[in-house]
Amino acid sequence: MSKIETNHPKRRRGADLENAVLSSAWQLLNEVGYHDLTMAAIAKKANAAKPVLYRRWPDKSSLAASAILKFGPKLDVKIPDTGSLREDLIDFFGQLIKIFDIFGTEKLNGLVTDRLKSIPMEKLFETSNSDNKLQKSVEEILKNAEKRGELVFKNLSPRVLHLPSVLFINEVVSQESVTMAVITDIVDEILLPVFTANS
Amino acid sequence: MSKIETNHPKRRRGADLENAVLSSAWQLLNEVGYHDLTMAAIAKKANAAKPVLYRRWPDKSSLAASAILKFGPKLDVKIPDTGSLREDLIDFFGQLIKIFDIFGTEKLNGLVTDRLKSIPMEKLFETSNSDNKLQKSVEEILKNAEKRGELVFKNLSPRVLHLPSVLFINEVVSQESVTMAVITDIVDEILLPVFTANS
DNA sequence: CATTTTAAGATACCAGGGTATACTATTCAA
DNA sequence: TTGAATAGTATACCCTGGTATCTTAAAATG
Repeated sequence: MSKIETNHPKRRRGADLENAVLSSAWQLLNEVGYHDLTMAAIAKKANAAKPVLYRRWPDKSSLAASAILKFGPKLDVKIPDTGSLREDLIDFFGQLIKIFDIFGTEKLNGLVTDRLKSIPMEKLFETSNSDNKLQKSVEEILKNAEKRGELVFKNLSPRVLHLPSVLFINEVVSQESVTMAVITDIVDEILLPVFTANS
Repeated sequence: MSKIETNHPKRRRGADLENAVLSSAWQLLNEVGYHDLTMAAIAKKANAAKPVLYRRWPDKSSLAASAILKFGPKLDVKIPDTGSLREDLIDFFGQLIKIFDIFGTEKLNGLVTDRLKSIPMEKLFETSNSDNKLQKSVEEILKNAEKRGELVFKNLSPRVLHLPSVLFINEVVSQESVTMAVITDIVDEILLPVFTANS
């Protein structure tokens, strides 16, 4: 009996190994949460060595983020088009809540703040390959609103375009649970006034 | 000669010791910045033992914050009253910049994010004894604006009142330097539209 | 004063993030 | 086929935040 299965290489490499690590990280994240997630445990569970992790990810928070990106609920790329800016925004951010609800926010405690050490808030939703999906979605929603005459897109500065991400992250970091009520408040009290200020 | 003067007590206690620690922390903060500030170094410089630090402050970021509160530039309690909400806001937040400019923001890298692990954003400016001065100031500025008919104060929700702090913190966390240009942009593009949305 | 209580001192320790090193299995180019 | 380059494995190590323990000075109590 030899290498029947083709792949029982003594050493996994590249994508193989990477997947094993991410998978282990994802499982542990679900079991113990970000705070109690340790690099050593991930390595052990993946039958890999710690340096392997650090060769691929600069730090624990990046690794965790990658795992969530890979195994977590996918952002519904469907951009709502309800015919009203308000409804579109509420609908869209309502979808975002899910990512945090799947675990319960305690399991993610510390992740966001750790991420903020290396990257600015607006970039939190960027993946390495793809661009900031959240940002793009918001822009599309706003352009749809422009077609209906609700605002003038080119009047919106980058800072204003980032505002939704910033406010959303803020809620998450503030350790409160982000409910639909919170979302509608943010939209009504802040986002709509800002977006339509130059309509 | 009684010991009331406590000239060379072998052991400092209470406020004495606390001041020594805070002073050491402040000096080290200026020398090496928050990231390279270590509890051991603070203790050593203050000729104190590490447990002394942890008996008074729950963690490194709290100790650093206390030191800054004690020795850093005082927030000018003077609330501007220029006759225009816009100018008042710009003036006030312009004052805040100073705290971060004294060091250069790199020296404070990590402090804010560490603080966010234990307290929500809006509370970052609260001290243990006094209430949130920043918050109070913003409210006063807004009430002055109400007198001039620029807005209706009671229409502003807590979330909206916290917005200035949130945006300011966000800029700091984003590792960009917060300039006056940034401040005026924030005021013009975001704060004014939001505050006056219900005028 | 004498005794009790409080808190500082000294120090050892633990856990976890992150790095360095020496060695070896794979891949790939020649 | 062989040899160099690449990237795993194993493991020891460093650093620092934070804790535990034991001793002892000082303050408070009476």
